[in-house]
Amino acid sequence: MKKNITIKDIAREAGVSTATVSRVLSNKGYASDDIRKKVLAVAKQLNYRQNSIAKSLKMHKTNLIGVIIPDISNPYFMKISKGIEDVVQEKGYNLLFMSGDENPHKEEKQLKLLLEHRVDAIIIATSGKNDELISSIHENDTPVILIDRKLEAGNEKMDFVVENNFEGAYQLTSYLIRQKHKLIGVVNGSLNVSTGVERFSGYKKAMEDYAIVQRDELIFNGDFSVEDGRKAIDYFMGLDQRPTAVLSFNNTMSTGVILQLDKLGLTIPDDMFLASYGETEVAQLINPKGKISVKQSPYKMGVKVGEIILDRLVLHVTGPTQEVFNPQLEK
Amino acid sequence: MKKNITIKDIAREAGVSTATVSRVLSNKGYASDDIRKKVLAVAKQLNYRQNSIAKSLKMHKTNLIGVIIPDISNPYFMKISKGIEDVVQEKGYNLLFMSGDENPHKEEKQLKLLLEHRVDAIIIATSGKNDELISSIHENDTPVILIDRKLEAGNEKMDFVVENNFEGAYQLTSYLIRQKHKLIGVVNGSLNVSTGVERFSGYKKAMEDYAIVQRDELIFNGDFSVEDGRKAIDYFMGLDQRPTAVLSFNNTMSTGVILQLDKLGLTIPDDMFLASYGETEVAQLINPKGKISVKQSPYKMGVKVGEIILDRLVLHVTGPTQEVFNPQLEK
DNA sequence: GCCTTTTCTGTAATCGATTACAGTAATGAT
DNA sequence: ATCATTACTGTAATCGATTACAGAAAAGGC
Repeated sequence: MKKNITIKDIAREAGVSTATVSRVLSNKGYASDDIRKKVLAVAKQLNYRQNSIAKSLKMHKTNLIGVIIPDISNPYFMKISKGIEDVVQEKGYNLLFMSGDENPHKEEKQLKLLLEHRVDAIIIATSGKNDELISSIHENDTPVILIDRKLEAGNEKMDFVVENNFEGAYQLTSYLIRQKHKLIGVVNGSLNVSTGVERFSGYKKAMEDYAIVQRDELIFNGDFSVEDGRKAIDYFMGLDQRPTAVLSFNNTMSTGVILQLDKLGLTIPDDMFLASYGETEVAQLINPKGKISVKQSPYKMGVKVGEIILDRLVLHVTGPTQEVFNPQLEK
Repeated sequence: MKKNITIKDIAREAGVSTATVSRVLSNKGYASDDIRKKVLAVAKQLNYRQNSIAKSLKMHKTNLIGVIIPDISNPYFMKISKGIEDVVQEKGYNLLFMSGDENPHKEEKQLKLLLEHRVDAIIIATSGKNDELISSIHENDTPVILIDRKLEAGNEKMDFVVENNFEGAYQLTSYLIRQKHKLIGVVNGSLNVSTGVERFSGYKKAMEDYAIVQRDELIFNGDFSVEDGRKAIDYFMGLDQRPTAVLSFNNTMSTGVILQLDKLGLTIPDDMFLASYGETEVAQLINPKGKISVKQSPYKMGVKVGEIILDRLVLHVTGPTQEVFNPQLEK
């Protein structure tokens, strides 16, 4: 049966009080050299391992940061996570992950769970519909940092690290238009989240500015999944007037688009031009002449988030820090 | 400033003792209807949120499962993780992730950290060199489940969910040989981990059985990274006698192989045949005539791991559960 | 009606750390 | 030699839950 060593055991064995043991082990307060050595020796001999739970209870600090992302297998979010982890780990923080599956209801439960676990901060790429809860958590002193996706309302007081989605989509669309594409098939992302909404707005503005007719049948509403990228292609190919270019609003849907075009025996750029918000591995295999994409910097965004967290938790910076990454077109 | 509501607050407000509040909230022991209603009402009104930390300390149970995987951005491991999460979440467990970066030293620190956090169990795809620590943790009553990679020694007592790597590699190699490939370039994985070792053994056995000369210069030792897949191709292409087929021992290296072949303007199957342990998205774009691969089932493996964990933690099953997934060749 | 069993509730100890406080010893200043 | 610091150590309270135990009231059995 498991018998965990506690500072009480060390105290007994070393012939001192638990207060002294604690002082030695945490390197706070006074302790004579003799006792210090003795305590450390006993701790090592007994193979003592501190109990973070007890420490957390007393200190009101868990050194855990909750992370809620919609899709744990999307490389974009995992690169963000890696960036966060690399930064916060240095200061002894660890990440408690939850994947929300683009499901607001699940997300709500996870937020509450993280609060019960008393995480020191929460990082979330929200799936929407939890704005009030998120705001209230932030105001009740568990810092919340929004990543990639903002709230529908109430962003003023929040920390966030996002992209300028409007601008990115605007540039992508303008590029297509300047390349003389008139029939652009849009693979739209979820309109429940800010990235989806903003990218769609950027597209619409560009179409207006260049006075191109917007046709409803050229809009396919997806949910950021590979599968929906494939479905979009099936849909577009079934139209009487097929688009000459497809504009996909996130990396995973672009992957679906590319795979499905290939499956149908269609090629880029002969049969279709691809404009993609975000990059994917499969895109590296297609003809550069047939594509344009918005380059994203998920790792850097993660690093920035990590820095904001540390500012909050270690340096006790208070004001909202809001970081917007600018898009960069790339062939 | 944050003021967390405790059962003490509820007790005061409801005019009962904390014992009663605890009984009501955790649904254990007796409580009259009147008091039950009153307590629940007050809890709701005060927006009470239980403190898992305190609960964990008292109960010696955190409901957290530590997960150590070498690469958080490898879809293979993330699919495993998803499988695990889907199963254990049902029973109220959450995952505490750490990415070991294929670094045994980092992994050792993370194992110790997980112990300090008093996780209820640990799931690990080890990067090697920590066999003793891992065994001792398991024997000291924190269940450890090995995933994908076994230990060098001492597996008898452990739980694990792995693949039959030897068999998979043997089949891949035999296939290549039967297709008349004599010069096979091997992109080897890390020999610090069991998958690397076993796959390499499977290859060697097949070569022996078919009496094919094994040439050292056709072995490129990689570390399971995309980058090393690329390097392997560069290396093979620089040889006087280029291989006619490349045998890559994991998914990420295969991705590198495919991307680099493309970059160099080489095509599959004209310039090279590809045998891959594991599947990747980019492979879906290459000519099926030029490839063969071992299909893996990471999600299913994850589900199995989750079930083993629950057996241990909920049903208190003791004996080691060892699950070996059989490989399946697929074009 | 009397005894047993069940239901209900509170007191207080406990989990494993940290730390305010108090008391004592050693050191330094003049 | 005297007083002020500084160094050291232990006692006990505390964080927020759970629960053994005990005592009291209600319900059930005959």
